[in-house]
Amino acid sequence: MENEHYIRELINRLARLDAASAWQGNLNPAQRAVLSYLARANRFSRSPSHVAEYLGSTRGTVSQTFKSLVQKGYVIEQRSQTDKRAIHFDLTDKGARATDEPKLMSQAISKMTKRTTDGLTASLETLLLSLLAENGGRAFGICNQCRHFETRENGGHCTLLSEDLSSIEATKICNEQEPA
Amino acid sequence: MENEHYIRELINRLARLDAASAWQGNLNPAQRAVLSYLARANRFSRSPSHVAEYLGSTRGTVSQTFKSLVQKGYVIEQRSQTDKRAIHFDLTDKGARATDEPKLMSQAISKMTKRTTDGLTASLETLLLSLLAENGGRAFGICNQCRHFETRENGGHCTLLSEDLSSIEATKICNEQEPA
DNA sequence: ACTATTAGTATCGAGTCGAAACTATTGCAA
DNA sequence: TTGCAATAGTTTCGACTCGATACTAATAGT
Repeated sequence: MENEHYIRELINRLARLDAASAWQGNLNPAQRAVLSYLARANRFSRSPSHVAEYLGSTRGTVSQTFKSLVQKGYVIEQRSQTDKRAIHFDLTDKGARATDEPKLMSQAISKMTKRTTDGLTASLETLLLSLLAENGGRAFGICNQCRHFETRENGGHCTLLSEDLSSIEATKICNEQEPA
Repeated sequence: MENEHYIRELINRLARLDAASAWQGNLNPAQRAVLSYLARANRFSRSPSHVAEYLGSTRGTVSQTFKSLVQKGYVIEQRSQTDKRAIHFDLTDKGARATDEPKLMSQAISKMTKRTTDGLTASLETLLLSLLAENGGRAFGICNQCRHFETRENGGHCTLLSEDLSSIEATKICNEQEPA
């Protein structure tokens, strides 16, 4: 069927038009994508490797991107005590502010009916999962929708990492997430 | 509503994962996007300007991309007789072959139900139109769905450009298209 | 105690990208 | 018809992406 290619074209064109409008200020689309991931990821998932896997990129490329984000003050390095190889990056205030800048596409989406956006969300999620299954990628889903998540009084607990989680943290992306 | 950002994220992530798998062979994602547009556009719409507008890019950038596509033999230059400024590019056989190379995302899409893909197509189209309206972009729709199109015996006719169209050509993208 | 694996970085070359300057046409108006 | 503005395309610049590859340092497994 010809339709597969058409959907693919639509997605790529939409992303391209969005990227064109994402050049504002000091940032390019790739840098913005990293910032936006960082804002949504929990503290176990903010390393170069995780970003690279999430974005379908490589550690080398992402390492470069972090270098310029650090230089420009959007992000700060955080070395791990336990594993001296590991690093993760946190958003600075400037970085956090940059993640909610004007987005033409978000406006366009908000003009659609709830019915349409709900359907769109569901079918895009289906597609994403199917694509990830195809190339062995991980879902990077939300922490509290994970099979290793247990609800606690004020937040939750991860049975995989044996770590307590604040209620905010439980709503973020985790690289270890496996759908419940 | 938070959902707008989520849909935007999904589209960008999907496009990013697709781009990562589009590096195969001699081509990068941007070059592939140009090739793929060329394959779907009619003879009035294959110039650097049109490609740039379609992809949300600039003439300068697209000009660079065409330079390397020509060098690598995917595309040939075609100067216009009537307007000596104008150029358009045609796919070579090699270029045409490159447009239907294995695409992970197309496979993933073909695994979805017809019901889902139909809904997805419709909502992505709605979104695209809404986005284009927002930033004054043109639709680049299909020739025979245009208000300037008239059906003829073997093909059609464009009342805007006063040009006859083969039936194949009438199914292609036109930069002048205005929905009927 | 080795050795394999893992995390991250540096470097290379091709190419993207917006911005801006530039060339060659064509269109329009006085 | 001349004279300038608009249009089509190219070139150059600098920052950066990107995959590939080679590298360093730390940790894990045997």
